[in-house]
Amino acid sequence: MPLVAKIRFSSPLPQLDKEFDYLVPNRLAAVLDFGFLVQVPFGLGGKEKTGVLCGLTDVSSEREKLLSITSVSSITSVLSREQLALCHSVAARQAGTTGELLSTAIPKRYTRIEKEFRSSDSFSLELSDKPATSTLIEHLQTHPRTYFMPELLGNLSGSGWPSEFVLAALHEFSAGRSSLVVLPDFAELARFEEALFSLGLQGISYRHASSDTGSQRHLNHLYASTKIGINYGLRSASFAPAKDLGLILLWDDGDESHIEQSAPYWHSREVLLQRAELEKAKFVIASHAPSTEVVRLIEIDHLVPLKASGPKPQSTVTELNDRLDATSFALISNAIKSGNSVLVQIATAGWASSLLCVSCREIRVCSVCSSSIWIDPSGLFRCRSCKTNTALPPCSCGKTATRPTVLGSSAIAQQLERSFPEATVLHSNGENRLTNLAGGSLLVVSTPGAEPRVEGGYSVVLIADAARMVGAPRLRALEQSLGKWANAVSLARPNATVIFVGLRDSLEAKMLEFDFYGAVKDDFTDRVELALPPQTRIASVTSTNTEDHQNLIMELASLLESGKTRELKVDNPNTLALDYSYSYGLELAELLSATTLKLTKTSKAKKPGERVYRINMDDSKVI
DNA sequence: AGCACGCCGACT
DNA sequence: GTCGGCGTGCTC
Repeated sequence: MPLVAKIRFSSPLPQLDKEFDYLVPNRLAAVLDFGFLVQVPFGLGGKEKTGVLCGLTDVSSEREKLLSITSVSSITSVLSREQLALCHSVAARQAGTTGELLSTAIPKRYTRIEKEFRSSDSFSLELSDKPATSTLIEHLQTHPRTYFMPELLGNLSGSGWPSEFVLAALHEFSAGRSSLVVLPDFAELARFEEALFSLGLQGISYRHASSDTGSQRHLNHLYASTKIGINYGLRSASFAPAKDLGLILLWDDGDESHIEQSAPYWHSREVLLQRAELEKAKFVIASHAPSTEVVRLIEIDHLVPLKASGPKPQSTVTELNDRLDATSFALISNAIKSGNSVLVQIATAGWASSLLCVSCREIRVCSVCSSSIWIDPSGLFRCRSCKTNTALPPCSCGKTATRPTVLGSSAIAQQLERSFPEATVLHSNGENRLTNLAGGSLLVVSTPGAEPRVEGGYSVVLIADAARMVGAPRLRALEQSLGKWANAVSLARPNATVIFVGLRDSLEAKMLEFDFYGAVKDDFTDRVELALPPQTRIASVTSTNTEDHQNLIMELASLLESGKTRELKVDNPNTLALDYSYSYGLELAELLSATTLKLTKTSKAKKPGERVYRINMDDSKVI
């Protein structure tokens, strides 16, 4: 009976997104196994192509003319059955192809690395003591799917999230199972590594990060496939191999870096939720402030929350003004004078750029709806709320000249820089990011997400643009602001004061208590009433041109009338946005894939390497 | 993606 | 009568 291999290719092409059958020659039958890379003749030219072995069967194929595998090109499996199942399931959910996800799951091959791997010694870690336990570890015994809020100010006492993660992963290791830790960006990766290395766990840890050299990634991939260890990395590590995976830890799922920017636009949270199910692993999402998706998962009893207690700073809320009130000013003054550090978080242009009058420094507002005005990417004055573009009327003080509040030039930050010449002023932002500071009389002005840590923690944290961040005209402005504030607050020392500028009503009340969970839950409740994500999901299909877009609308006419989805109004004329329920997700993804595949074949605008339609099953930016 | 097949217009 | 344009479709 001939042995037949099922082969897949790492290709985004939907036409190639299936298994191809090849005969296994006798000389290779003993070597080959699931997940091996092989060379096969493919296509009319019979050229060699690299494929992955995704199944072996000795059932005689119904096809007559099977070609044979030419050669094997890996020394061990580079893809587990679980990883393949994950790629399938993510592709189905995201309206993508299994093939394009295989290229995320399988690194480039280096022959030199295979030699090194083959001759490497087996590293064994001597665990001198029984590993330490923690509240999180104990909680996981009874609640395998958990949302964890670590101590808000735990960084200084050593009970911050990095050490919580390392302890949990080490506990899993000592029970003979691997773990997988996924972090939003390199700053968090560095903090996790710091905690990992301080316990001397380098030898059992495998990093899966695009910043590493290709050969390093390949080596770690081989170790992770064959050894129990602690695997970690940024979002693409969600697909990394992990032998006998027992625990998945995800930090700050609300951070936008967890969303893959190319098709099929998956999110670490959703990939890992599926992975935890497939591999029967324990699953922890942790953050200082939950995402609304986390609140939903708790509400439907998929996650059980665990909130660590601990000291909190003082909280005050001041009036919205471009000058600080006297009390806040005095707090900052005292901190600087006594050699302590102050953090000022200011919004970036992308968060809430607006225009100030050069004379009276009032924020210029729209004459129609009184929302703030900004300069849009095409250079026009445009209202942020009603989107009308108007000639800018004179300010109430009579002057017409304006200046934009841009990165690093928040009025409050400028005022502080002038008022405290004795302070060392430092700026940190996405492009020019500070990470760790020694402390002293520092005035650190930072954009959200770029805040450096300071030795001993900040004495004052000023959330200068709180009101403006929340007011940004985006669905997720509130929850994302809360996430950014919580992360900034977590850098404070226990007796510090946090000042939120311009908050009112229930949000003011919540922030006086640092009740980030309660504030996001309120946001979620509002969205349930409005039937907006994450109560529903929103997909978008963007066409390269109007004609293809019109064809799509015609093709989907019966779907749009069926009531299974609702079409949403969006700015881009070539984008179709659809609102749908979680239970309809798989079916809709399948329908959109099939429809766009069909239309792509006859599209006139088809260019090599370019997609005529881009499907995003969870477009977080479309509204 | 490649690559070949195939069915219409311009050329020795 | 043949050469070649790239639209359509397949690759185990």
